[in-house]
Amino acid sequence: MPLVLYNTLTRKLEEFTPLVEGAASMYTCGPTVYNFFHIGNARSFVMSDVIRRYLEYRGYDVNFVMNITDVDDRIIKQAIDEGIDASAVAGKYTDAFLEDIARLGIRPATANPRATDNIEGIVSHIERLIAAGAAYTVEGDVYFRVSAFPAYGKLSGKRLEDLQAGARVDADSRKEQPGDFALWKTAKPGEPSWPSPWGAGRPGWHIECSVMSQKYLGDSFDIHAGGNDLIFPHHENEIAQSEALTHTPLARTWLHFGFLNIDNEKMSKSLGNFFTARDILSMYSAETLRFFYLQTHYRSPLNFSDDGLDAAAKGLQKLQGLYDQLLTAPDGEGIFDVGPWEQRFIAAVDQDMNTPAGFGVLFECARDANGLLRSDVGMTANAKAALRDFLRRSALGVFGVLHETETARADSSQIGALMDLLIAVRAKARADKQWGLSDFIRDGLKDIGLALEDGKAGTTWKRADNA
RNA sequence: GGCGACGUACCCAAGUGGCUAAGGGGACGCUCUGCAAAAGCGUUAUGCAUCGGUUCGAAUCCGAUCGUCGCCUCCA
Repeated sequence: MPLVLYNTLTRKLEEFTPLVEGAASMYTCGPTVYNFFHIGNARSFVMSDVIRRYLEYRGYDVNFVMNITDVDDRIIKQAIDEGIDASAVAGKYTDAFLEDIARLGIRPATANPRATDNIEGIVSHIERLIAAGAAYTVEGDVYFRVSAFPAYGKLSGKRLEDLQAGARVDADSRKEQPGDFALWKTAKPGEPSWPSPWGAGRPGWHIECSVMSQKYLGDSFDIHAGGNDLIFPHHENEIAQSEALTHTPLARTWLHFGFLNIDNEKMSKSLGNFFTARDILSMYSAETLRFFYLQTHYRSPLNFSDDGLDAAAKGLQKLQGLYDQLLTAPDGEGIFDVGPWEQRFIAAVDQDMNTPAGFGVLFECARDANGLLRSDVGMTANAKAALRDFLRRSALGVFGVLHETETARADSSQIGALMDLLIAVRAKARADKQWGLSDFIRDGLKDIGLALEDGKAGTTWKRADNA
């Protein structure tokens, strides 16, 4: 059973068959670094990360590129607002972006190319588009000539006539057609600029992705991902700019993520329902936020709420608790076969990255395992290790919702030995019905973040600070 | 106006033609326990917006209606 993905380009579920067997090339549109990114952006970044992780879990060697747009109108505007220059804004928020995705548990991309490091490539790409008749200059600006690319609209399903009918267009536009878009913009005084055959200026919004994806992944690659709102115009324009020269499909599979809403409305600064990922991460763990995202299918809209986050935090404790207890639970006799569970897990997630169904499998597995683990039979050392390994590769490795608590290995650390000793002392006290002493030990440990749990097969312990 | 998505229990959310409609949260009951915590078990949708249709059979396909939302303009 292969991985199946929904391709925006064909509007169908398709088997994932990479260009190169055993490898997968993937490009995700990264941030424009004009501010801290918000929890909607974070959803896209997390989803891209999980797709990348799952591809690796399924055995692909993944080349994952996420660009950083560090020159843009919004950056210039932010520079004016903050009273510093544009490059300082870009630098500040690029650093913040890298910090925040690390905090989100997003694995580093193979490359994070920046637009400003690729100006030469952009200029030469534009020159070639002009030479090919697919672009034209107007007073130092360069526009892409949409009419030169007959397939324009194939991704978004839009027709040029419709665009013209509905779009609000400058009456005195210097563009040949309303759908034409800027490849190069002349700099106004004080704006960041680079020399070009058309004068000092900066690249338009879409061109960098065409140039950088080609540079790092080639003319054609496997997966291009981004938020729903990038379908048009951004990705449509990327296709036009790239394929007008390469005449080969830019990306074979286009994935688009559903929006994150607040109170069922799109998040926006003007509505005041705007949250940065950074702010949310000060209140909830990255694991909780990731689980919250992954409980909804990536193409569906997701409504953001404190209740949802709280429920996610609570639910996660069950998986984390099992993961921890598999280390400290005493060895027993019970056999637990994780094989079928892993098969079900793969079958679920293979179906268009159905992460909610994947979690369904994981939680059912956890329920069964807990039942056995807490019974008087317990689980064998091998069974515990195999289950822990599965959870480490799935819930932790693919989804990134578990963490290795500092729970010291009971068999290899002083803390583990110390806990064993305390538990033994307490067991003695309990045997003598010295409840005051046994509770004193339990309460004291709880105060320093270590929870004792009495079970049929003995007492186990875990860090109580996981959430 | 053009294009598109969605409406499943108290909340969140899978399921897209055929076993008892996953899973998480919440609530209630129970088991275990010295107490607790954790965990497990049971109950919480004869029904999947509404009304028709296709079919031996539909939450799943088709049509209509109502409702919500997104894109077409910077936007993950």
